Amino acid sequence: MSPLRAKILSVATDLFQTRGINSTGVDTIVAVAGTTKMTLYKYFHSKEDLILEVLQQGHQDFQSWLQQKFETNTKKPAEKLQKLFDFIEEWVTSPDFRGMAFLKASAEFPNEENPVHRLSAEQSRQFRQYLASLATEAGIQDTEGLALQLSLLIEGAMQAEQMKRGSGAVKYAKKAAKVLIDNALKS
Amino acid sequence: MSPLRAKILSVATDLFQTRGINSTGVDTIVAVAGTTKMTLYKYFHSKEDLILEVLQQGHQDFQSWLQQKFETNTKKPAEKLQKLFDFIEEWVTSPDFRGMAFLKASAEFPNEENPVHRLSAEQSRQFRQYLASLATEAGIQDTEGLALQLSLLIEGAMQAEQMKRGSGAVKYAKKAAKVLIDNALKS
DNA sequence: ATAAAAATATACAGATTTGTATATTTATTG
DNA sequence: CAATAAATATACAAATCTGTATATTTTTAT
Repeated sequence: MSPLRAKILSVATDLFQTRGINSTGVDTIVAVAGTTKMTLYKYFHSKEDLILEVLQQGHQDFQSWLQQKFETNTKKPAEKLQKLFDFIEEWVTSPDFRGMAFLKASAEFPNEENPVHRLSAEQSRQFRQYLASLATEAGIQDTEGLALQLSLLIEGAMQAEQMKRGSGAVKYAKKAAKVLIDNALKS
Repeated sequence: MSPLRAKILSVATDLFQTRGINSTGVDTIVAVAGTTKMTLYKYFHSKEDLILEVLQQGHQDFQSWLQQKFETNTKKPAEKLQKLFDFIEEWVTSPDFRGMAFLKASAEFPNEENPVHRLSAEQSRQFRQYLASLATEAGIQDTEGLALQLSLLIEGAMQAEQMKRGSGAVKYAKKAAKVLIDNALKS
């Protein structure tokens, strides 16, 4: 990928997070990125396309980061679900964290038909599916149910932390998750 | 309150929910409300003031509705926490539900200094405090902890339902809450 | 009915939005 | 060096945004 294209993506990601998507104009993006609108529209057909790619990139980065965390931290399948919450905490308490992109995007584009909303919903679904796969590995019976419940805790905590930095929400989400996981294992 | 003022508030509430706040212009609001900008700016000094009042009204309505539900329904304090999730489910599965206003508002105004964001955070805090008071009534030890955990479930479920209608997230949040509450009562 | 208040109609200022057209300059490559 | 591609600078169109100024009409109250 062209370094200029990557720069635009990176700047847009940052600005969308700190100022909001609809409050960030392409003029601002190119100014911060040190380029021009002509170049932006050469690499991205529209602002919506840019938004979609920012979302995809962000989700991919998150997934890759998690994947790598698990690889360099190999644990028994039964412990992976618990460990996940440690990783989430690390991710969320990073100074750069300003909320989960797909959660905020779905709020800015409430219409379910909107492409940005649809992609957000799809990413949320994928994340839930990933949780379900971890639950399966851990030998859980009702994987779908537990995965959904844990996703509520995680997304709720991310929302809480985005609303007030240093809320410590993930710490409590982790405790709740332990209770829910233990309970699900007993069944 | 002037009926025209109330109409503007009502229309703004609806449009903000369905189209998003930043994507809704005052021209659209007055057109739908059947009035003019002059009247709108007579009752509200700025769009930001209107947004703030929409948020306050919405939160008040939610709280009053909950309060009334408890008054006409509930008996033992110990059961109130559980019952709350039934009410939340009723609220969320209503055809008009399009997400929790303060959650979406904080996403559209990510800057923590922003008045809209601040009010959203304040409302989230108030709701958590209300949960804590219910937990205290129920004889819970760690009221703050349980209140935070339940708020994650509830706000997570509202987020999930806003992202995909009919997700059934509240049903699972309710089950999770039961486990967490029972666990907290044992301690 | 007459005076005062409320609401409307309309136009506009000034800024900002996305996206494009045109021409020039800079980099890259054969 | 020359030809091609990439990036820039600039201007602009057309729409939309918040907020206001002005004048007219409608409603309310005395």
